Amino acid sequence: MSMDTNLDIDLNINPEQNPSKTMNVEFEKESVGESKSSTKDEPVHFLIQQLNRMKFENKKLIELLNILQGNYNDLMQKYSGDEVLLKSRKRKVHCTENCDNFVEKNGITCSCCHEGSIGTPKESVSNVSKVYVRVDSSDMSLVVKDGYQWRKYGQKVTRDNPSPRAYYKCSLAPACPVKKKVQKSVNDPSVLVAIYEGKHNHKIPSEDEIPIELSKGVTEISSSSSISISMVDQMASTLTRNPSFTAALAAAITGRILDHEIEEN
DNA sequence: CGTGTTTGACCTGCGC
DNA sequence: GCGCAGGTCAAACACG
Repeated sequence: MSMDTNLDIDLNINPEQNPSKTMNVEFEKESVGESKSSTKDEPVHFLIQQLNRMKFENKKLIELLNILQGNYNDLMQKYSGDEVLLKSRKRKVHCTENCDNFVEKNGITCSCCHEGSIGTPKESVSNVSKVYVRVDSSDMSLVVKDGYQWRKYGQKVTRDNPSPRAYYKCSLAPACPVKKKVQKSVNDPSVLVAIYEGKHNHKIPSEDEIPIELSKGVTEISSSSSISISMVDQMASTLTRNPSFTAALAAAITGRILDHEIEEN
């Protein structure tokens, strides 16, 4: 996976008016054009400063993504051994665990999960993902803080792993079908393996509730499949498709512009 | 008293 | 069909 992907995000949320484009034109004009007056230059300089700052942050983000990518590759190598535990001779497991067809991309999972051909035929699994979380190895609690509220409904010691597996249901919404299984990695007791099944039918809890460990240290892995699009593209795409993010950014930018116009008038 | 956890019993699917 | 093992249920229990 190449990391030379441009992280410049098209934040245009209104294609008809396309304010970002007009802003760029103005930037180019101002940056190469003649200075009009010192007072009028101030907002321009301010905006250029802002632009440089954003470029700097952009660069930092790319560096961060490179680090994350490295960690991701390390984890993929390190925990590929965990697949052994999933090849039980008993119940077939969902494609997350042993199906080569499994690709989780934008919420799309392999068809064998949707068909209900395996597993419980009563409910179809709409989405399955696997998450590794590094915790204190002395921590015996099988808790993955992911911002959602979970109710434990069972615990079982499995054959291939001395660590018990805990079963949770999402209790944030009464009818939410999402379940998760949490078990320590057989190779590394300091790593919890959480398998999420299903899709939340309620809104995601506020970001404040999402702990640091998930926001910075978790790698989500769709096992045994190569990820065909880069993480950078995914993240950029996620951000640009997030209405609240683009709206907040647009509000901030337009707010700045309006402030300067008012100052000039 | 309400809510969440624990844990043994039970159910279900798969391999032999 | 049987046995094994994963998954779920529900009564008992703990805690605030």
